[in-house]
Amino acid sequence: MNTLGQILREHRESKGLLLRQVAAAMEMDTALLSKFERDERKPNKEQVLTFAKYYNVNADELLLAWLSDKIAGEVQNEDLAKEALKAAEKKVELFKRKKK
Amino acid sequence: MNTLGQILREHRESKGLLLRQVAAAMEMDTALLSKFERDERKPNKEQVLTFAKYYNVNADELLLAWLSDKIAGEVQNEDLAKEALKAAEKKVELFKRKKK
DNA sequence: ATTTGACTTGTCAATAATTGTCCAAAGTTA
DNA sequence: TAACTTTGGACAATTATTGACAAGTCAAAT
Repeated sequence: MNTLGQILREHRESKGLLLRQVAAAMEMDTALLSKFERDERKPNKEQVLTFAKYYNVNADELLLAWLSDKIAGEVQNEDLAKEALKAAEKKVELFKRKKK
Repeated sequence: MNTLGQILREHRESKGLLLRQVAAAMEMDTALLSKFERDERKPNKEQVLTFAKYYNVNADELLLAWLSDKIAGEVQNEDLAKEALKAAEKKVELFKRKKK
């Protein structure tokens, strides 16, 4: 269960690439990439997809990490975190049905 | 499994109060309150607590609805919604341990 | 048919939150 | 030490959210 940042860093290091190289290829600032890898900034969905292409990995792997990071970050300091997540699941489910 | 808006409306109606009465008591615009009850705008945490006091209900009931609404809204259009929520649970759990 | 009262809708400015950039500092390696 | 990689922090830019106001709908009453 890793954060998106951890995953991105693993992929980069496994290929022996430098931040500056990846950053150049993805047309972003090196410092920003560094922050992404340390989960200090969150990329947007589009950027996540670009990472997936660049590292040649399944987009869902990255998107799942990205989305769950966002959710976890949002509830992290809440006492009701766990219950709220359960309730959210039900709401998502309910809403999906309504849409049909 | 109701939204915060639905809950707020139920409480107001059960007391036979008008939007403008509640809005006045809570020092907010009637239109804004209307939006809260229809889940068009999300109140902040403080406002939720104020609602709890005003309607004399358990704050957790409202906070849970509020938080789960926020989460559900965030993942609603994502294919990976369900998986992401599960993953977020684990992440919250992991992170809690790390803090200790 | 007009008025009244309750609620809703749309728009806009203000505010807040997040993101991206730049540069300096810190850490690494040779 | 020198060259290079990575990180931190401050600030600008962008994006999202909020609240206020005016105008609108609808139903019931007159």
